[in-house]
Amino acid sequence: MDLSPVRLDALFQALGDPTRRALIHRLAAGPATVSDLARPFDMTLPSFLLHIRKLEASGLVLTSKDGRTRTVTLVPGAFTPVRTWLDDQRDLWEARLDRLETFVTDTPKGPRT
Amino acid sequence: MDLSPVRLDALFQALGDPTRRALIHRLAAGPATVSDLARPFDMTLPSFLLHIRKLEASGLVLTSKDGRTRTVTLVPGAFTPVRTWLDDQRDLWEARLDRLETFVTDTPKGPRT
DNA sequence: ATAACAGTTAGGCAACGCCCTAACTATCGT
DNA sequence: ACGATAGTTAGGGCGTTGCCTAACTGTTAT
Repeated sequence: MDLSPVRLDALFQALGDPTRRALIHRLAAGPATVSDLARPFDMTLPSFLLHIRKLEASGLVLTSKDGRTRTVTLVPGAFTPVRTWLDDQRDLWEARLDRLETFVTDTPKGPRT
Repeated sequence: MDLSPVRLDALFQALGDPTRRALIHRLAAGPATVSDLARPFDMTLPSFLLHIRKLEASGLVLTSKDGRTRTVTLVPGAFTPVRTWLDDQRDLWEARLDRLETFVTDTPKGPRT
């Protein structure tokens, strides 16, 4: 799993936009063409395209063109780096809580060694 | 749990920067002052401050000033909205896979009802 | 062959992001 | 009181983001 800062930057930034999150949400139901995806959004196609491009650049989505239509597909495990990072932070936090707990428990009266 | 787009935007965008992620990582070990936090980074204080402000605005972090020092504290469950959104997407995806599976399994020969 | 269609490129614009320097305020230590 | 310290404000540079319109390419349907 790629946890390089660059990759995480791209992922988090790609997900930091409501249009793109809605797109991801939609794509969970299955692949679709650019125009079909664009229909619900109040936006011109060129603008919309940029969102697709950004999702593609982040690796969340794959696109392929056959004939004159481009089909966009969600990449299944694409946000596991995000999940992994989040889990790491939580683990760190909980490790700290454990340490605090140990401190409190093992120190009946006088702290400071 | 607040899952409003605005909140998620702020969270994802706050996490879409390596400096800020490093900051979160550091803060998991416990609260610290602005200068202490800034020390490892090759950046002027005013620039650094903006990162703190952005984290604060996203709700990931709380700050309080006593005397002339400002202390920054990680907000424990602050990225659960992010987790929740991620989980929702995964659930959606798996629901779809289940549907596909059912289709394949329940359709020995002739598809199309 | 020609019109409609799906997507793309080019160019422009306002807002924002991330960095800087310089100068300032408010506290703390002596 | 005075200098050092911690943080803040003001202002600017420069690239990026997110939107637009207009014009274009390539593909399909009649």
